[in-house]
Amino acid sequence: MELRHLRYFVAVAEELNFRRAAERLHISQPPLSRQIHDLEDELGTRLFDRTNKRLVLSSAGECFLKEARQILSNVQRAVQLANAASRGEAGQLTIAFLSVIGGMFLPPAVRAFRKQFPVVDLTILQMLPQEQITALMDRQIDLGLIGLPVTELNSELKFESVRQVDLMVALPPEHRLAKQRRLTLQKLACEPFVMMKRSSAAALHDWILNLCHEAGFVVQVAKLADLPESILELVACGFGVALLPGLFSRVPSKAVFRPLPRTTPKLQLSLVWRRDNETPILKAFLEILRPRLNKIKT
Amino acid sequence: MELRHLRYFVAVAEELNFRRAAERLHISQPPLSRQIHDLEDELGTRLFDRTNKRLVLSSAGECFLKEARQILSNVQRAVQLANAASRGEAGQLTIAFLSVIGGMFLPPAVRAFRKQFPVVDLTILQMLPQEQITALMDRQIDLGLIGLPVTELNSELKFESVRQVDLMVALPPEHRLAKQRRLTLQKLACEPFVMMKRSSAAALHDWILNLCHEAGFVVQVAKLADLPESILELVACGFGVALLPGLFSRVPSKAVFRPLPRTTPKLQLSLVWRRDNETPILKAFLEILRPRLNKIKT
DNA sequence: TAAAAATACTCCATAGGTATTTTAT
DNA sequence: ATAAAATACCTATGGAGTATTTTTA
Repeated sequence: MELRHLRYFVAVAEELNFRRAAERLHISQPPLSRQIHDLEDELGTRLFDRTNKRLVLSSAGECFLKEARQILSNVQRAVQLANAASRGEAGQLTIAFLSVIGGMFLPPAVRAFRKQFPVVDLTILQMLPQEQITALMDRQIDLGLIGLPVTELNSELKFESVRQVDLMVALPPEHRLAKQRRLTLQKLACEPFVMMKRSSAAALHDWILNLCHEAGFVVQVAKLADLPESILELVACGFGVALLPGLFSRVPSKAVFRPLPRTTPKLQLSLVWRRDNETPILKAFLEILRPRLNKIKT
Repeated sequence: MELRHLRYFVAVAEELNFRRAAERLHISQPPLSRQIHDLEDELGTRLFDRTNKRLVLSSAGECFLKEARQILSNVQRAVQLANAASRGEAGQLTIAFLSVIGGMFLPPAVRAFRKQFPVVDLTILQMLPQEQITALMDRQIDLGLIGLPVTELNSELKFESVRQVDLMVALPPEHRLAKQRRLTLQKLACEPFVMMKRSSAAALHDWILNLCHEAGFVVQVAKLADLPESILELVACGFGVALLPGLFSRVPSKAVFRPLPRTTPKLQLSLVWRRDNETPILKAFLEILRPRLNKIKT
């Protein structure tokens, strides 16, 4: 058996007419009849029921058609894969992102990437910033996307600030400050704060403490959360206020969001990858991702 | 591209030597070289790295080898499937069984069946007797295996008693009757019973009530369970005694099992299927299952 | 009878063989 | 120098074409 037999069989099965199928295949009808017969002989089974004028697939034919289609598409895929591999574009790419932030920024890039590199085995995970860092070092992921305020010094990892994201104040719905349209950091000086645990997002934790310190007060930590989403929940329940990327105002919750003055430092949305990871796949993904990050408005 | 190219490529990739691969393929070396070159030309990629004396696969070759192997095995599978279909042996078979009972009796038959009918898409589910009956009527399953005491009258379903299973008395570990090696039904007359809910196993439920009635007493129902395993749990916790197939004594639990006299009626292990289901697949499965059911000792 | 598929035959493209050269150690 | 792969060229199988017959609605 050869792929020719499968191609011819699929054509006949789809046309249910030898002459038309032969036309489609750019051959004449008799050799097509012959090839199908040869195939049937080799299988030891009729693939078509020719008892009536109208040609129909036998049950064996139905089965074989599904398989034949699968095989032919696998052949196409194999060619694609071999080509991708020769260009160094075959393999895996594992990306981790930080909940809502990634959820907003990744989808368009991922869609574009999958279109351009269909054979890359792409995995996307949610991870907290600290998890991302260790996963990168352990080579469990290839790229991280985190809300990191400063370019951390780490010789093995490369950080790239890709865009700024406004911070907003998240307040319990009945909070007295919720009445004001605009807030400043100073107004939060005596408020209890809900923050990420330092073990989950060290850089962000420190950055917020520092931000408040520069605003002239020391943060009173009321509660520590594991996940950004838990912060929202805790704020909504009145445990305290929080500083969160404005993006989170989109997440359904009872918490109220208020903007800060334009002069307030922004959060630097950052990409992180291993310096030694120079696969064309990662490079290509970054090139697709970068221009898209700034097009998305928060 | 033809399957020939794939077959030849796999041979060369496996031998990493054109001459030996050619021998294996029963052709001479030059045409093999040519075919591989043709394949490489068609793919637009070198599959082998020939720079060193030792032939090695290129990265594209590695990728393509995996796919080629897959394709060739799919072709084999397609042939098998078509043949099976022509004999009416392709398709699905869904079997439901009653927890421990099926767990003991099905595995050898399933193994034998899968060997003989590798292309049948076999699904095995756990269901309670009543669920099995409705699933059969709804054509969600093809075969049920239940512990059914009487051949129920149902024109659409066919029941077949395949073997008898001894009932045993399950007792709480500290129960006064647990001291006796052998028990009779009469001794249970004043004991609270744990039983299956009638909605889960109607026939079994009724049969036990009847059995006790014939032994001269009316069952005091202490608790009703959804699953046979729950009965064990409830007995172990001291809610009452239960009548269970001896098989359940194998399940790890604190409950104590005591035999009944040989004269006590046995539970009839039964197969159930739709009368109108005459696929060769079901027939074949039954023929594999039947002789194996009596070989298994409980 | 008219269409569609099968059969008979013919031809040539190409898979595969033989002889030889090139390449790499 | 030698073993392995590539190249050159030849042969012949079998895929595809043309003409025709058979089949069935």
